[in-house]
Amino acid sequence: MHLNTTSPMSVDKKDHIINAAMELFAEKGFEGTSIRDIAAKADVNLAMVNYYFGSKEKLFEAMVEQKATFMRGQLEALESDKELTELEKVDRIIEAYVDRFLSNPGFHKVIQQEMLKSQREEMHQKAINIFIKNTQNFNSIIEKGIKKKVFKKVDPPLVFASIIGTINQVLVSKKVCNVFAGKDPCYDPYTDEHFKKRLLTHIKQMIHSHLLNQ
Amino acid sequence: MHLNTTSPMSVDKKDHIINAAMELFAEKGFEGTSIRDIAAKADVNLAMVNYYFGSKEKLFEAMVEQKATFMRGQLEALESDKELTELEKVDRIIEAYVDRFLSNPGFHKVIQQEMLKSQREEMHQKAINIFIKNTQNFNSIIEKGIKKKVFKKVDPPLVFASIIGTINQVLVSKKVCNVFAGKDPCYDPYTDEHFKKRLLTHIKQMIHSHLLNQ
DNA sequence: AATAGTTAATTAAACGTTTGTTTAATTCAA
DNA sequence: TTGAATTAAACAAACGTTTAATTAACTATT
Repeated sequence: MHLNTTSPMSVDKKDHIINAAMELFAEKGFEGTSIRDIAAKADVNLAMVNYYFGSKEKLFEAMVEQKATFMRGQLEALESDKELTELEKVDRIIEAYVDRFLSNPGFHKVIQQEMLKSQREEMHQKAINIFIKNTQNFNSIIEKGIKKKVFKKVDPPLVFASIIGTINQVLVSKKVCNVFAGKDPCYDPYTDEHFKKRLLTHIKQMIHSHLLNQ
Repeated sequence: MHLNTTSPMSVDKKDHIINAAMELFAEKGFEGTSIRDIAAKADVNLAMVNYYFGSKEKLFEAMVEQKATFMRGQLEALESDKELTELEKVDRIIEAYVDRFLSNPGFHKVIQQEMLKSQREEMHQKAINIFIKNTQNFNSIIEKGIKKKVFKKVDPPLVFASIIGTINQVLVSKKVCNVFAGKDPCYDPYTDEHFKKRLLTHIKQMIHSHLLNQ
């Protein structure tokens, strides 16, 4: 049995398998992806996947763990920051989410599929809990702004749903994006800085006019 | 071989199988659902599924066909309506989508999963095309409003993405909704008129302040 | 109205694949 | 030489699908 060796070789290989798996999960879903698919894409022997991760499900969990830790913690810091106004905090949150989602479209497609379904109850609940925590975090910022009367009386969790929902909707299909960016269907809008800026501008303008009195 | 009999008995049974399949597809995804699952849920013999539909994939297509025709055509009529202002049309569109999505959460979860993945290329492309058509429809209304200077200069396809994205985000998880509606996790918010009204109010207010000068 | 004939509906069982996983043997590195 | 890494092969289970046999429902004929 393999016991978390620190050999750089095998760590690279594990990462390599995780990346191949993530791409396939995003493209074909968890059940739609076979271990043989993953092994072929990562160009390793079939048995190596179970050797390193124990099972397909544990590989999935390892992949979520690795990609999730990659982007944790930043948002919690924002909430207690005394230097920023509520509006600035909202802008930072929007920027952070747009940046993260567009930089890791595959991962967020996987998570979204996981939240839509309710297979793998443990994983599902974990994703839900992270989302609830983020929403509560956002809510308390909005509510402070409402108390200070710099924000209108809005529905905080639904405002958050609109921000995340807009980005997710863009992630749902590359092809749809390209139609409205005037690009060919194979183009990748997510790495296009111009497209990112366009999305950011839209969300900020929409949320600003929703939040602010004028 | 079965050849589209008009006997009411078998039509009922086909519908019954389709409904069971849709619920399972929404819950577990296409690949995560076996024909044996479907047969068990519909309480019919395993072989009946292939007898009626030919294959699992054709059952899926039949299900999409049936549920999609159920809600086609209404939006196209709106666009050419001369009696309504652009803002009224936008409101009608929002109402129509909220109503449809909340009335058929399972179906829209299935479609969303299908759009996220790119398995079953034909199905995927079909869903994309419908979405593109709806977006173009929406765009032309917004652009008329901009020309008439009743709307601000916004990004029409992204405004549409925000409307649909918000509703989808709500659909993503019943559990998350219930946390913010103060209900227990098993409650069904989608059939709750109060929750529907709340979602409708949020989207309308947000889109209004984004579109209108004041 | 009863019956024979025909087709559709339904069933349990089996088919060949593919699935995730394991084994046992081999190669490689320290 | 020892233990990890890697391999091809095999495993049982689950999968979508098909078969062949049986039951039910309908039609036409008497």
